[in-house]
Amino acid sequence: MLHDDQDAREDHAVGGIAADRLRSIIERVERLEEERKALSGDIKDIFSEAKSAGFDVKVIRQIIRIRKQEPAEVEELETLLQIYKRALGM
Amino acid sequence: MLHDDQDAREDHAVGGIAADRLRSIIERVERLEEERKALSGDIKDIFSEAKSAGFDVKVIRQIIRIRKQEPAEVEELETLLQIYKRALGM
Amino acid sequence: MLHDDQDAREDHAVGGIAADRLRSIIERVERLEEERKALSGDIKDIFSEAKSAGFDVKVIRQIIRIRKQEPAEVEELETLLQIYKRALGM
Amino acid sequence: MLHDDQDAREDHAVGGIAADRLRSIIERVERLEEERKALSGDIKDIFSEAKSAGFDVKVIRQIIRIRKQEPAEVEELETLLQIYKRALGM
DNA sequence: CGTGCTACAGCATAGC
DNA sequence: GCTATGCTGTAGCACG
Repeated sequence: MLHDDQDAREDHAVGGIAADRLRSIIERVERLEEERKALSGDIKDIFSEAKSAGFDVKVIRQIIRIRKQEPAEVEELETLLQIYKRALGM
Repeated sequence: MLHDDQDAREDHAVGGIAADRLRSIIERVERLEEERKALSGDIKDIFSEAKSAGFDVKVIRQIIRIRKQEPAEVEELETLLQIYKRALGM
Repeated sequence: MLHDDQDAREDHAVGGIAADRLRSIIERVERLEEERKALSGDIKDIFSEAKSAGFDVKVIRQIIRIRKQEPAEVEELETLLQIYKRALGM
Repeated sequence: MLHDDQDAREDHAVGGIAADRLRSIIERVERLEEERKALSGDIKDIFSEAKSAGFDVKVIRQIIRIRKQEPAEVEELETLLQIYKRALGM
């Protein structure tokens, strides 16, 4: 029967190759997310250690943030330079 | 001299052990954040692959979310949702 | 000189009409963004009120989301979710 | 009966007062979200106008972003000053 | 039309 | 327990 054949093909697509593919995708993502979570845990541990050593965690976070932003700021300045050049028709 | 010793100790605290400790903390965190960012990139790549293979990424995300939750929790939210819907005549 | 004329015209463009136009654009956008931010604050306040009244904010958000979507769309995503779940034997 | 009374009160809570409260919350949020969306539309219109006038929208966005960040940067510098004072035991 | 990017909102967590 | 903050996910927008 056509209808059954369609179902069979669809089921196959779902239960066979594509399902394997889907499962693979999901499991790989879940694995990577676990690793990512583990790294977050490691980071958290370091901050705990820092706190125990008497550092101000909030301030350390800010330093890290600033260190990250600096390259961006360089780029921003560069862009602003371009803006002004453009405004001057250079 | 005591004063010099104090200065030495203070300088030491800033330029030596504590400063080194601080630097170590910051660099380790930065390193871990980089790794974490790399993992996020990997995850993104898998979703791109999934999309190319014809899967609906949003739905896959939803499945991963569900798999992460406790079944009881899912049930509870669902129940509450039904209650609210009823209250609104939906 | 042609070059001076160009400079003159360009300077005018920067210091005169175009610059004013640019300033106007920026200030109008900033004003609208402020208003938008204020509305976000109002929304947040309502959710705080809801929480205080014993409602589950997350569920309320979900209801609002559902009400925004086309019923057909909801159905479609749900169907796809079921297909994927079946494929995974969930 | 106490049990019935409880049920009555609970039912009332769902179908009566609380339901009204819930509906009110939802409708107010939806209204505010609409207004917010309208503002986003207005902003978009201004950018369209800017583009038509020959401005580079991306650059304008960046200028707005920078104008927003500047106060934050002042605060960051202040915080850094505190950090260094702290590092020096002042 | 699709794809990548930016920016915004929601969620979770950690600190007070 | 609530508030504040940072991270993640989603959605809208610009570009090819």
